[in-house]
Amino acid sequence: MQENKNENTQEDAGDILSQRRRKNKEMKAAGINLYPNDFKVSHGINAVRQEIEGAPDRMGPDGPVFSVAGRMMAINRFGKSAFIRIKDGSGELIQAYLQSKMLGEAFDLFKQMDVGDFVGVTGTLFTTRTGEWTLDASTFRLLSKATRPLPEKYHGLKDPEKRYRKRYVDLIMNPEVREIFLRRSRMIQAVREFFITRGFLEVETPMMQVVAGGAEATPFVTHHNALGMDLFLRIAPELYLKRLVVGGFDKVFEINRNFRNEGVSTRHNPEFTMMEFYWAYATDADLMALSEELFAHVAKAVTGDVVVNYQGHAIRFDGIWPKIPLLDALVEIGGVDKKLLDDREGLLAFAKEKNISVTKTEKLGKVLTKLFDVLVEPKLIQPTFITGYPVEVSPLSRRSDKNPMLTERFELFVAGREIGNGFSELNDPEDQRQRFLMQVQEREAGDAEAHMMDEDYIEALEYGMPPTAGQGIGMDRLAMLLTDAASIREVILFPHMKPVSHQ
RNA sequence: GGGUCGUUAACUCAGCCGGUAGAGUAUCUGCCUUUUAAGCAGAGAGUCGUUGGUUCGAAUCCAACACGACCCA
Repeated sequence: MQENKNENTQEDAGDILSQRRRKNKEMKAAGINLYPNDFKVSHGINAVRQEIEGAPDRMGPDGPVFSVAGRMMAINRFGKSAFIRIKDGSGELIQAYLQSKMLGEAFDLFKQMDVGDFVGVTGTLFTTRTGEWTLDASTFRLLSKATRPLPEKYHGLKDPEKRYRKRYVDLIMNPEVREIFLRRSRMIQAVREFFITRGFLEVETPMMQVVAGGAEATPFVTHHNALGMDLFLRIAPELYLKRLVVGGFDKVFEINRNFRNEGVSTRHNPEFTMMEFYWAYATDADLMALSEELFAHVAKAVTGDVVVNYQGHAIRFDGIWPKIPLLDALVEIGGVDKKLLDDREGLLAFAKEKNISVTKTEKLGKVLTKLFDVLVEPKLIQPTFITGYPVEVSPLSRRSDKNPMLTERFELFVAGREIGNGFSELNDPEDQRQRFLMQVQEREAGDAEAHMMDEDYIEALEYGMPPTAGQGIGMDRLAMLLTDAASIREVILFPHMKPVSHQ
């Protein structure tokens, strides 16, 4: 008895995938088209819902006929009849009632269908005993056969690894995931709308660059075969966007991918989406004012409110936000002794005491910002501008006329993390050359993230760049805020995953 | 790079003082024309992440590795 069973198991390969493949083969052999494309849809399921809402009294056997198509998400079979639930691209579901006596042969076909198959149903509407609007199917068609089964309907797909690797299954099974990406799309649209309305030109600049500049980060290297040269994937579009300002486009912006060769975490993905804009005849102060408007606009467009709940914090994007000089923030929020601010040795000792890793060779400005990252940044929950960054850490920013050690630069912090960085642009080519040289020195001293010399960019500045202010905003981090996502992977459709070897 | 936790059926999870694997859903067979995680009866399904070690015997103990989650740098 038991031996027989084992033999059967071997032959049958009793797993669902094998069963389905066998069944598909049999249906094809019987002349059934598993992938027809001639079904005509009359209404999206959301449109059916609207029709019902608009005139529920008109619905019934003599009422309008609907042809809907979508994925079968559930089947309740009763022998000679069945209820099915169909979901389409609108994300909405509708129930249909299939009866053997009504459908004849089509009902026999239906008996072979599985949850996950795409189907088309035509019929009028009725309500069930429990009052649910249901299509009374006069025709039933298979539109596309699913060979693999969907995850279980109640618990769905939970395993984060599987959710990211098989995002399409995640999107089928988890409506809240779908909602995140709808919001992200609305967010990008709102940002684009905001800048285009204000006369900014949307542009695309190179992602493959000979010199990767515009940020302090390690680039990815790629190779061009025909040209026989290595190229860098861009770490920022900044230097190209400013070349466009030189070229006469006074207001430009770009929303696109940057690539940084660093670790992955809940806040870092090797490729991420950045928005940068440049605005001639404006200053850092103008940028801050525009940011306040922008964030309120986008928050409203995406969530319907200027107050956004993020990980238990009610974050207010309306109104005017605090602007705190970096040094004041270090003293008032970070608890750094005011007397230490220009005492590099004292700060190094203080950092050591606080267990903050700083290398001995780092310049005062860098030590200050490292202390800031640990002591102040996590405490900035409500939108806050930190202003007055030291020249050493701001190689592309215009010097402050009042204090040449500082720049007209700010960073924007929300929910304890950096979300934007903006400044009046350095347009003095001589000063820019000196700044690059300083960076090159640091690079030679072992800082792999320091800037490389970009002669072509300096040449562009030598043609004259109008006084300009520019800003970058991390779109993924903004999406996290607007979708209450704790990890950046939740707002990136296909976050980077290492390949699995045994599978 | 370091730490903690995880990886068992298609999915969600039990099993982990070592004795050769289990539930629910899904699947298959039979019954069922108003279900809402439908119901009833029966059945099949697993390289227990990978490799090695300890042992008479490993999903279980140990080690290394892979992948992932979270925290730290």
